[in-house]
Amino acid sequence: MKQMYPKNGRVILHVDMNSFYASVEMAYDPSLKGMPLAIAGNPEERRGIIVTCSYEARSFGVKTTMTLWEAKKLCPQLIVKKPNFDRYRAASIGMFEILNEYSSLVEPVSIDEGYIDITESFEHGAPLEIAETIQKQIFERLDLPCSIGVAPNKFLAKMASNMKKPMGITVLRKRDVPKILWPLDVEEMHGVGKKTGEKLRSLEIKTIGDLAKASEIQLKSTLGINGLRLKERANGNDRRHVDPDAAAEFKSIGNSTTLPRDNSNQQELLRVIENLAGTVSVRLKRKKVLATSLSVMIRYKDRKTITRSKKLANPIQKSEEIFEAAKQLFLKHWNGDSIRLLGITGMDLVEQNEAVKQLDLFSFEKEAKKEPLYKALNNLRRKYGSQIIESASGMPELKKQQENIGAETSFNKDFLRDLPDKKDNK
DNA sequence: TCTGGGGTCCTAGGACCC
DNA sequence: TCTGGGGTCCTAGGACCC
Repeated sequence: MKQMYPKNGRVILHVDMNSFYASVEMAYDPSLKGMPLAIAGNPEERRGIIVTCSYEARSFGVKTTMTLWEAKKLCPQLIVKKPNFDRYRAASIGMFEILNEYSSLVEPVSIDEGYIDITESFEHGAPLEIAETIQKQIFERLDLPCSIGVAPNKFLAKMASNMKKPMGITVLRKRDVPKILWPLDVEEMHGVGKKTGEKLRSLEIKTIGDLAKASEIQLKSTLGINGLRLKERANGNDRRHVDPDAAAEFKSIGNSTTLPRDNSNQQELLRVIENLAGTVSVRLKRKKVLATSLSVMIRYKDRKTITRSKKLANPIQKSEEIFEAAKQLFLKHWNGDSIRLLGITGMDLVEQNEAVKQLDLFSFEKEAKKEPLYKALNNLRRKYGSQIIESASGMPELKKQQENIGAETSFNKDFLRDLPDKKDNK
């Protein structure tokens, strides 16, 4: 079969599940098919918002992030279900298993979408045929609809998958970019949100085509390096690879909650933080990682939100440790006002096995740097150079310093050798 | 009765070292 | 002796996405 794409180019699919949570519920309970269905967090409480909804619900004007009461006003017969993440995870695994049958280069982006590089998958057919087969397989085996974009890079594949829903397949070639992409509003672009959209409009950039031709100097001064990247994408260029390991490791693990009512009672707030710490701890343990930084998020009743973080002396995982660190951060930065939402997040994660090894070195070095003796020693080095450590003539003075500050710490030679050597560098 | 909860990536400024 | 400037770490927070 003749190859459809140039040898050096890539062929990338973006597979995007259609109204995923709602579709999974319908696959699980077919009597829901054809009904206006919405998935909402905590349907009974004030914080209930629509997470996903079926196309039938959308036809009433129901949209993601709408509050439940707004949605019910638009569609009184709306069926509302709580999210059932175990179900969604199982369906997600099923979907990625299918993708893996067509290429080993599969990069999950989220629970319901992923990229697949099929450049080398010609034994399964031409790109469009592969896309059709994958869509069919997902539908037949899992009873779930998806849309697929076929393109020479990730950005174009992502834009393409978004163009026909549900159950669409869209091919977007580089040469189609001026005709297909450029007429679209600039906000339609992946990576352009509300703020960036506003900034671009202030530069008279209204469409993706305007962005593709915009002045780089202007873009850089208003959007920084991101402005240049967006212009590249608008021209259909994107060099990012499909990386199967990209999402393999979590970079942070957090838990947050909107309180049942705005609250300024310290005891109650600390109890909430204790609960959040417990959840984060369980999830860290499940992933076999420890956190070396912790951040606390506070949203006040006027929705003003602050986050405050701290690098920790030791990696932590235990519930009590997380609570203790979070409590300190919280009490230090809370201004006493009524709070709407609290969250804590463990960051800079390290593997459990690694952490045990690192613990000693990490904490020793960190603590050592705070030691008066370390500082004294470093001052001596500045004065005399590194030889002082080993030399007999240096010892009395070091001893004296040690007595002056009442330090009991004793250094071993290996550690001293690792001290920064000022003399060599200056 | 306005607006959840899970993330990632990037920037910028200050501290500190060299 | 004075001073500049690069590199890196830490913290805060903005923007975006699903």
